[in-house]
Amino acid sequence: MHSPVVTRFAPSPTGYLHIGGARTALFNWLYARGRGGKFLLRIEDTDRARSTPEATAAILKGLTWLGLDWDGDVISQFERAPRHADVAHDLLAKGKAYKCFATQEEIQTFRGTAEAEKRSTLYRSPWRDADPATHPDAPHVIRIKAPLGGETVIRDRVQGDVVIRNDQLDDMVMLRSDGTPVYMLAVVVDDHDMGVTHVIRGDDHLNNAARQMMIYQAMDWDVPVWAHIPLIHGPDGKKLSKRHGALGVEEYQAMGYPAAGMRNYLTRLGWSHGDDEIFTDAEAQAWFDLDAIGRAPARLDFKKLDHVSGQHIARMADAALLHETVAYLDSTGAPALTVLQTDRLLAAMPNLKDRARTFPELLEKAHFALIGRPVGPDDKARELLDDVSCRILLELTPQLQNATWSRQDIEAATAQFAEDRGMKFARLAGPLRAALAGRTATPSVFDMMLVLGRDETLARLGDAAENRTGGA
RNA sequence: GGCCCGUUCGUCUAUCGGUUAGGACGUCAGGUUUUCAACCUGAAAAGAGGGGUUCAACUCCCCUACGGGCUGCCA
Repeated sequence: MHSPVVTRFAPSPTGYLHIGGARTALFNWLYARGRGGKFLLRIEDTDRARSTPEATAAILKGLTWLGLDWDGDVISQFERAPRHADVAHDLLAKGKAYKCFATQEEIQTFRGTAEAEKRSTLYRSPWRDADPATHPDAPHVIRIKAPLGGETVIRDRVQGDVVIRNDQLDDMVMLRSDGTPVYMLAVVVDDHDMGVTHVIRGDDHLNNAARQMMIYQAMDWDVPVWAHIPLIHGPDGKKLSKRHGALGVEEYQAMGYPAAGMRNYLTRLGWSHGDDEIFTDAEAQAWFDLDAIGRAPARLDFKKLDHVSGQHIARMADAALLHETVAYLDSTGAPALTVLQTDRLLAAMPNLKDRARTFPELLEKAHFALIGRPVGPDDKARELLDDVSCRILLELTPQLQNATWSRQDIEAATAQFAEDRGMKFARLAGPLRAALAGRTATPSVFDMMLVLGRDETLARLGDAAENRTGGA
């Protein structure tokens, strides 16, 4: 029997939730949720100069929007500093660490000459084996005693076994001379104390794993399962940076991608399960596994994101889609919808959801359902409402008046009307669309009529005709 | 400089020694059509380079090239 899975996401609160970080969080979430485990959240706020509460709030907000719920309280790494220091002193007492009195200037000088002479820059402290009786009464750091020979094997579920010779490891600093812990110590202690069983993080930490293992081993703690995943790159294959735009998840929210689509796209980026492309959360959780994660960095592809997003919008239940669409609208600062607008939007959902890949696209096509009279056609729609067309609409109105307002009946009446005049239905569709929606890209004219109802439909047709004849 | 990781169609990927190297997005050409989208059919499109190992290599090993990471009293 395996111990229950515990994963964690541990961002530094120095800005928004980065898209790459979001994917790391997603992988941790999927792995834990798929195995009935826990997904914890820890904020690595030990860098007091760069950490801000606003950034923490932005990260939590981003995770929440993405639908990645975490278990338990959010842990602050900074608040655990005393515990980290305890571990360092514990190691000191056990003889597995030592006080180093070398000054930073000394070390810098050493590294400078080492570099100039093209020798290894790993610093070997002379204090490692110094007699405590000879220790000066001076500021010092606490360094761990790195293993002197042999090698460390990082058993990584993504990268495979990575072997690092121990002579590549130095006696790293655990506690600074001001008594504060360094990151390397803090992560290990926190992960251990939080019971983290699987560390899934960016592969920029791969080499650090060997360093961190020194602490696990010195404390005789279980080493977690490692999974170092490649970072996401921009469309050009370069590391993601500001010039790629859209770095924070809130930007994707603002662009109108549904969270479910983002999850699917991000999951599929660098991970695969056969030929499956579009899947539900339940499927993703059931299928997700560390071994299937690719080892090469994947590039962001907005075209594919659009597609995946559109597939999810098309598959969402009408009520849920309405809810998300309204939430999106709210996030743009638009005024709240009226009851009538909401009703019409919901009624139109079946006709809207497979024509849109993002919420803005959906809303654009839902324009007819959200406006009142007069519709105020845009330029392209106005062109379709010429004199001849308006006259035709005027003549069509009585035919529609008598229809039972079922799709079949409206369609039949319109077809009959067209046939009587010897015109193609396509001749009618344009003006009809323009009169009803004031736009040229909309759902089917019949579907719009059904959503609007007889009175509103006839009124809009009348408006268009009247406007034209009246103005002329 | 030292150490570590990576490299299959434009992009995301499948393949876990033997396949006409498969799928998806995108692209192109058709079809459907009431605009937009969706949908259907088809096409073009890939193993970084060089050595090995093997009857057989995308797959295993080595070298090179290119890309990335680590090498802090940053995280």
